[in-house]
Amino acid sequence: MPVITLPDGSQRQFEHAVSILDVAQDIGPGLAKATIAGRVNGELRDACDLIEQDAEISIITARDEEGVEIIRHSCAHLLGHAIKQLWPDTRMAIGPVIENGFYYDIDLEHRLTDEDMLALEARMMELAKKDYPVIKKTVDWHEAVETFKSRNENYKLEILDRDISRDDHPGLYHHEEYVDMCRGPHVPNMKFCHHFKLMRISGAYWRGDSDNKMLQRIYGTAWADKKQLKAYLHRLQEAEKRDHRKIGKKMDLFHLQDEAPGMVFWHDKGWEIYQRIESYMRDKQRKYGYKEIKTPQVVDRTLWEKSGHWDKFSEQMFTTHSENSDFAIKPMNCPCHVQVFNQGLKSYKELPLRLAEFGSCHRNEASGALHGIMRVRGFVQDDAHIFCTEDQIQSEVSDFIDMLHEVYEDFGFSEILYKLSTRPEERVGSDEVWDKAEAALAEALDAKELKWDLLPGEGAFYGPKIEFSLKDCLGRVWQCGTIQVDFSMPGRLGAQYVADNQDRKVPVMLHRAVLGSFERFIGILIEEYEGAFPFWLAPEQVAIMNITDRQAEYCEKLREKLELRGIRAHLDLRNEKIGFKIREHTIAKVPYLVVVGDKEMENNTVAVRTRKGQDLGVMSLDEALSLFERARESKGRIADSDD
RNA sequence: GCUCAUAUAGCUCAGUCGGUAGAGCGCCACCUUGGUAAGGUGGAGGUCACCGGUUCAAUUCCGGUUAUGAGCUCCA
Repeated sequence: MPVITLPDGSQRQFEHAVSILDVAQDIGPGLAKATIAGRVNGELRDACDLIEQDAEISIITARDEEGVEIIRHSCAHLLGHAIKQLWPDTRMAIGPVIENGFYYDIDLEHRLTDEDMLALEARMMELAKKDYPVIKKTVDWHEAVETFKSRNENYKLEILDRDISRDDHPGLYHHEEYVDMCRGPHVPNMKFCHHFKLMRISGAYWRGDSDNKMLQRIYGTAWADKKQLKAYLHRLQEAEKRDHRKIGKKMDLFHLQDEAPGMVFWHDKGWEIYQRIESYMRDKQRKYGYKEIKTPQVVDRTLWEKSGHWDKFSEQMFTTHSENSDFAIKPMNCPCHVQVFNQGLKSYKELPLRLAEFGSCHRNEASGALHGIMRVRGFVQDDAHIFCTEDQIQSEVSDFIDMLHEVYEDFGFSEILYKLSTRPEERVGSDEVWDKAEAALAEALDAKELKWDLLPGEGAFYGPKIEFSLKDCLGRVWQCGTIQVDFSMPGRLGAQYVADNQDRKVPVMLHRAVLGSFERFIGILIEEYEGAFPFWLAPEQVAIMNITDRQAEYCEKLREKLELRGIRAHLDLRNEKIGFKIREHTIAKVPYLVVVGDKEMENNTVAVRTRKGQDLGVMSLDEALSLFERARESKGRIADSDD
């Protein structure tokens, strides 16, 4: 006699065990029709699952985020249903839900082509339109094994063998003749799965291990209704326009070419942006007590052996040779920074010592890992190493996070992902030190009330780390900032300081970067701003254009005055109509367009317009200057920026 | 590195079922001096990524290389 409590607090009593669907039916036939699954005492359950005891339940429909996820999950099954009809020797691996959709990893000798994908999608649609019911059967472990043995599903068998306990009762979902195993829940009927699209195909290793066989992974997207699906596809199209590779080319910021894969050729406009960011970071670092240094590009192999990098990363280092020595082009700056620290005996009074470098590094990344200017082989980090005592870790981390927040806010980033990676299996340093360092990092995050994800075992071998990540236009996550504790390298490279009791001690080293690499950060910025850089970063801040030749000289004088105030103003005196010039500079996303005709020249004024098409009217030069200076001052901050 | 796809003018792309190629934009010249998102006319520009093979003939078909794209693996 279960008593069911609904989210609004109302209760319903039943004579016997009921399913979620029964409860929905009891509330109303409309709700029953829309029921996808339910939440029973907080746990997601299938609509057909029986409830024997008193419970709090809520009904899940396509209007709930969970409902859409269930639809996506069932679409993966639908894919299985269809693909086994078209290619019966397909073996199904795993088919999980991902952001905006789902994928299914399959093992199939035949390489699926684009035409195959269309055929597959058509068959899926045909099957879904039958609105067939999905039937769930809970079986014991042995029955599940028998089921998949008879179907030659060796990946399902491996999952049963390795991941599912013998006394467990897996759920088997029957999609007509197709059977899939899943924790669920799933839709009760395929009528919910009409709005999907197969997106792409790629390779993926079985169990994510590059030693395993590579399977074919089919990605799809699925939504509750046609409108949502259309909106999503439209969003993707819009996102493509923000792609930093497209904008970088169109706005003439940089290029890449075959002869230097993964290395950026910065053009004058891109380099202008780069330099503005560098000089901004230089000021910021000075304010936070860093000393800027510069260390060599090419360093003898023996140093990398001492630091431990040669063992782990020699394959990814570019090397060179001279006379009797092997050299590596530096893949990171830390060993060099320790060399600077080691010059002269240091006292505890000098700690924390913060050494910063805009360090140019090269890493021979796997060719398939390269991506525009986000993942490259030659890059510059806003790198720094803080030499400190164990007791200073937390306050240094805390100060660093403040600095990072200040910087990210100036660039207008509001969505930062925080991750804390803790001790991996293979590591150096005692558990006691790890405990302390991990706690210091966690406390620094908690003290600022930041929401962070724990990545157990993902730390570097030498210490735990915090990663600060940003998203690109397609929602892909890129690590930018980081702070890492290092217990290993200072000792390996002989760093010491004299403590207050005259003892020699090894300092702790914190590796940290705010932007990460300039290349990646600028890539993210391009996508964030869609190329419309805020005034302080815009390579060309003001375009000055004349109506006729008569104002040419006046325009030139204007430009000089703006340049004197540090504003990057460019002249456009071409023999073109004003509409044409305005169009060009608007497309080039120049923040302010200044137009000068006879009227302005006579009254010693300018007519100002924004790249967004807003006419700010005619004003004096002083007014225009203060407008520009205010725009420069607001940087990229969201609240006071007019973009 | 792995799987799949792609590579044609400065850019975006079309095209040739094998007979050395075309559009739009951009660029250059001339006309036009025009007040807030495209004025007109004319012109230049391509070893069809690279190396081989098949063929009378390859930009097109086949193989390889390089690079790029999507994803997987990796990311000190």
